[in-house]
Amino acid sequence: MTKYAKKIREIVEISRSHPTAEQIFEELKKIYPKVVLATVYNNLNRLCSDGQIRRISSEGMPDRYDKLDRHDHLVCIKCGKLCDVCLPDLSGMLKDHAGSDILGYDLKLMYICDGCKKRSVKD
Amino acid sequence: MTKYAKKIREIVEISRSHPTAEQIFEELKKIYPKVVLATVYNNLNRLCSDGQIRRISSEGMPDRYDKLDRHDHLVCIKCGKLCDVCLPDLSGMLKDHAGSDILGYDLKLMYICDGCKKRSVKD
DNA sequence: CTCAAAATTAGAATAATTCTAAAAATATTA
DNA sequence: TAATATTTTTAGAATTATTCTAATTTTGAG
Repeated sequence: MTKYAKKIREIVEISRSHPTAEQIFEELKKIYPKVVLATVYNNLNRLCSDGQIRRISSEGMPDRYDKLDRHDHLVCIKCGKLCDVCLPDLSGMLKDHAGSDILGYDLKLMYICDGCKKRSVKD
Repeated sequence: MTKYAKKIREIVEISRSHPTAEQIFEELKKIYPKVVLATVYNNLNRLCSDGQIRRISSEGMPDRYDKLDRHDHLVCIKCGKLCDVCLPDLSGMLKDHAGSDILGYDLKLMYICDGCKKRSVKD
């Protein structure tokens, strides 16, 4: 693991905010001011395919990166805001229904976040 | 509903393959050869925000569009191939755990498709 | 029919990400 | 240690998906 890879992983691990490549880049620049965005993408891809971090995609916005520990996500259908939520592990149940070769799953719960609720009252 | 909107919706409804905007565009051109891609995007956006169709995003590939009827997806982690799978409705359970203001959910099961399984043996 | 509103068009613009080729860093081996 | 091979980084161009803009066309109401 190179210093960049290590630090990028650390940023993803520590962050509670599902950072985008761009945000990780900004963070990384604080420590290595000379790093370029392509390096961040390279390392994120490598970390993802090594299974060291997880990529989350949501419609219309850049991919986000997340730590591995099992948890699910709440997604605001208005603004796309993403929060963690921890639900019981469904793997067993899913394997029973869909076959034992299921490797994992990705569950997003849709809701409207407080900010957007307030905003829609005003409109 | 304009003729374009109607036909685009129909294409999405009929297709079993979760088409991308591009693929829908190709299909639509067979009937209306003069239509442009922007029209497809416009209509897809409108249909999505009217809740007439559903958008599915997966990492690193263009968004796909799908009919509304409740079902979940199998995603191949190697090639991104998407299939339908119908699992029991989890809404009740999810509301119990995460709160009654959950509006819906999006569940993807990860697996390795047959094509990719074969291919990885060869490598 | 007339006017306003909505939809479509062409093409430029933007945003996210990947690619390319060269340079730098790191590891391996003689 | 020197020489070589491998991996990583860099800069910037290229690509892809999507949106935006402004002009034009179509539709719908009165």
